Amino acid sequence: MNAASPSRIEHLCSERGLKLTDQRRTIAQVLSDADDHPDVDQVYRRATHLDPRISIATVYRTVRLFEESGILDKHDFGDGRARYEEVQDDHHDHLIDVKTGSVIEFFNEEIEALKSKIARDLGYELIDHRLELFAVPIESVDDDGAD
Amino acid sequence: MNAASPSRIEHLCSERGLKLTDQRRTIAQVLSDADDHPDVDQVYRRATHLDPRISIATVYRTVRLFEESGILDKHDFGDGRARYEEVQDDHHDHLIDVKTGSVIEFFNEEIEALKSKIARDLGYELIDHRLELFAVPIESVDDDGAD
DNA sequence: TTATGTGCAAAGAGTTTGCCAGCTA
DNA sequence: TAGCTGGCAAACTCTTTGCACATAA
Repeated sequence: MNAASPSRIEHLCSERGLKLTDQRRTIAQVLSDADDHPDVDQVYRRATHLDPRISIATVYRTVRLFEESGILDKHDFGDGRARYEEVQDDHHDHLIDVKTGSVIEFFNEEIEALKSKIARDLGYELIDHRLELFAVPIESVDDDGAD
Repeated sequence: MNAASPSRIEHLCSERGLKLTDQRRTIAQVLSDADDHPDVDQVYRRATHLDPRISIATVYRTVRLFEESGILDKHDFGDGRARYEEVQDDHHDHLIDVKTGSVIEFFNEEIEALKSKIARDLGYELIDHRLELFAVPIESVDDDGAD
């Protein structure tokens, strides 16, 4: 996990010559601290909690900027809004717990290899991919669905 | 009434007791004829081409109805709008040609098995999943990008 | 006939943007 | 200081919905 202090994202910003405003610093902090995949509204709420001087428009502009700068990854888990997470060294896919909405990251070498192979077999060079598993905890399968 | 070519979808509608209006018949026709994954606007344009008496609202309502009736599958290929295709017997995933936007369907048994296994290993029961490969034709990789 | 479907336009959700003041480098 | 940045609200895209009228069964 990240220690406090100048967030890793904040560091990347200056490296890339991005002007570091208070708003960006705060948003960077929020995203560095997040260990989930917050959507814009969640980022906005966490950020304004730290500093009310931030508008939703700035959050949109900033996450887009960060994404274009290769600082953030943007995900679409099918709920109609974008989710963000810090770019990580290791690639991983996502399993979405449809009961709770929580997201579990996983990595599977076999499946990674298969993705490339499938694309190649079809005459394509893989550029990007997306694998999402929607699932429920095994215990709750027997559950009577008293949800 | 175009009893000439009663589309498979049209047949499913009556089976399920859905009222068969001209609009629904036309939309069913469009979707049965489609061998791609049209979005709502494409369905709308193809449908109005056959019968101008159709509004976009009806297309939205109808594809939703069809989807809820298990007649259509709804996809999200990451471009911010829903795409539809007739439900098929065989499950398949999608490879999206990012150069042309065309979509290729494929099936890979190994990857299907792995999906379930991964979920199970994480303590989950797989309900649904989504695998999309974004790729470019191999020839165009060497291409100097004279696009 | 009667429940249901449709068109139209307005409403919604998520996201982007024009404009001008404010702040960073 | 010069130019990028942020706030606000309007605009945009995709989708849904309220209402009055039309229609399938």
